[in-house]
Amino acid sequence: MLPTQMSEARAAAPAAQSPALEAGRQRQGRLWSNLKEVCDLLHIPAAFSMNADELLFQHVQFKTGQRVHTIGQPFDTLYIVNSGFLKTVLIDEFGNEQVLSFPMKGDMLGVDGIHSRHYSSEAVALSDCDLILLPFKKLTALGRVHVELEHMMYGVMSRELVREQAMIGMLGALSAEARVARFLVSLADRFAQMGYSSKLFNLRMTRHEIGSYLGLTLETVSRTLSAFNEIGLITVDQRTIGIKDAEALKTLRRLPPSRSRSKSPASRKAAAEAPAAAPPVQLVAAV
Amino acid sequence: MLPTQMSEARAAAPAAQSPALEAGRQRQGRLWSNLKEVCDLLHIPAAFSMNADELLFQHVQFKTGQRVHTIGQPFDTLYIVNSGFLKTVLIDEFGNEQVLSFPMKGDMLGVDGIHSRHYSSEAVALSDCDLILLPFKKLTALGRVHVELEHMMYGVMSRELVREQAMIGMLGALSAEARVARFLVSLADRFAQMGYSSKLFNLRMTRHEIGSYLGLTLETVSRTLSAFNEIGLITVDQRTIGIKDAEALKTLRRLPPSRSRSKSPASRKAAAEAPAAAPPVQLVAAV
DNA sequence: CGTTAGCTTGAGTCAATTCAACAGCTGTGG
DNA sequence: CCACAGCTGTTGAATTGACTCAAGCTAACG
Repeated sequence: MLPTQMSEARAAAPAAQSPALEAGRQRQGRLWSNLKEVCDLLHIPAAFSMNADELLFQHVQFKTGQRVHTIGQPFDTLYIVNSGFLKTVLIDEFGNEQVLSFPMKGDMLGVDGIHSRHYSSEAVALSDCDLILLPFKKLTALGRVHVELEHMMYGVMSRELVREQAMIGMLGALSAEARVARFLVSLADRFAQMGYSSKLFNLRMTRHEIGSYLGLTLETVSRTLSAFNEIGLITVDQRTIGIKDAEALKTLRRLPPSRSRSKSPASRKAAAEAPAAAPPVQLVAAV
Repeated sequence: MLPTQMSEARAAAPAAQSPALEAGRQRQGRLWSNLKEVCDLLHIPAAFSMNADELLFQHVQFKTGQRVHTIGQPFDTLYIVNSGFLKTVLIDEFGNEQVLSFPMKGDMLGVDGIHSRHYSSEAVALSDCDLILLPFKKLTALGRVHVELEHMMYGVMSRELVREQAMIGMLGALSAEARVARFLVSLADRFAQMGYSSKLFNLRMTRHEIGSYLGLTLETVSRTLSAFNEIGLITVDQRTIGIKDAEALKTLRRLPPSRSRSKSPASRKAAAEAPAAAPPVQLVAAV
């Protein structure tokens, strides 16, 4: 169904490639993480005055294509991605998937299930994954004892909300090119954050999934990537993307969206193109 | 700047019309609500074993056009809408507004500020409003004592997240007509939930704001409403909307989105139109 | 009573989609 | 081992939904 993990072995393919997980230890033949490791993963500054290894959280592994949770399934646990790549999707009345996010290391899954006590989305592994289980009841109970944990929860949920707001803003206001450009930039940022190269990486998802995520068709995504390639903003070879001009990608926009304050009609065409002030094709030592 | 409150006096105009607030009492010349009332507003079943009036939350009033909070402003309090209508917006680098939501009675504001400790959106009153202040620190402290309160917080944040996910799905997958149709239906539902007529109501926002919210131009919104009016799905008179065929609005969709599983190419055109199985214009006793 | 903001409607345009053909790669099975 | 089936990705051509531009109308306000 999904591509094999062959691509994992390719150059510059980050994550999920090594069975040596950064966080986690063996116990009873399984991997467990303590609170400190969980907080580190979430980028939450945790000033813990507690015995770290007192409470441990279990890991679970999922293979490519496996579902972590499905829509309507009773909610009882949150997940944190320790390694690997996933997608979360909504499924409409015709069975069409709408991709909501591409969770990776440090992201939390399952928050949408808290309210109705049932997951409202589906999470699918795009590569082999290692997730940390956070039983929700246990978590809230702990939150009452460890204030930092509670703050972590609020912080993560709020962060997720802000992320989705930005997504709504993007879908509502940006052109196809701008969406694809920002998608690439945000992916690059994520990779950088995880310690991988932000200049050369492999996409974990199909054009179809990217299109669904960005509210575009796969053809438009493909064409846009090709166009960026021709302009020299990126290099494309199947799922291997090289970022050549991150600045241009970041600032790429729609032609001034309608009733903008800019009175000059002449500035339009100019603003539509990438502000390639510097020579377009500037090779960057990748990997 | 914004329309006057004249429209409030019109027929079937809900909320903000009466100074008699359902929740709240006078104390020191101001309105306050207890925890029970707050929970009721949020539709959170609160089985409280506590002295209700022990902890009170202060109300604040905002006039039409006033800002509740602005982008970048330090975060310290959440708000619950007790009455009135608002919009929350993102503002891009050119000053263009992107509407994110239209909060009304029972909705919570400010959650996006928790993560970065600064509000990431701006909330503007579209009518005179009465909001309940929830100082965040106080709230989390209380949450540790009253478990229900903590659950309320998680529940509300999760609910908000699910709502935004649905929004993303809508923006990513639906046609202009379908978006407008669902917008009307969701408004009607909200009004019904608040005890107002779901068959006849006044929009609180301009076409421009609706367009921004739905990722469309104001012209498209206007045209679509006119079209629905002609088909007999609704009646339109400026901001007064009458819902005539809620079912048709609910099921109105885009022509099967591309690679859908449906093999039959013949079914396309049919599905594009509203499934008006029943005679199209079916008058409903309104108000 | 003129001004302004909001709404409607028309005409033309264009960005993104739909439809279609083809190429590359993988896994399968004869 | 090679042919074949399926998925993925690319590219072209034609179509169209939504946008832009523009004009005019209404209601509210100073």
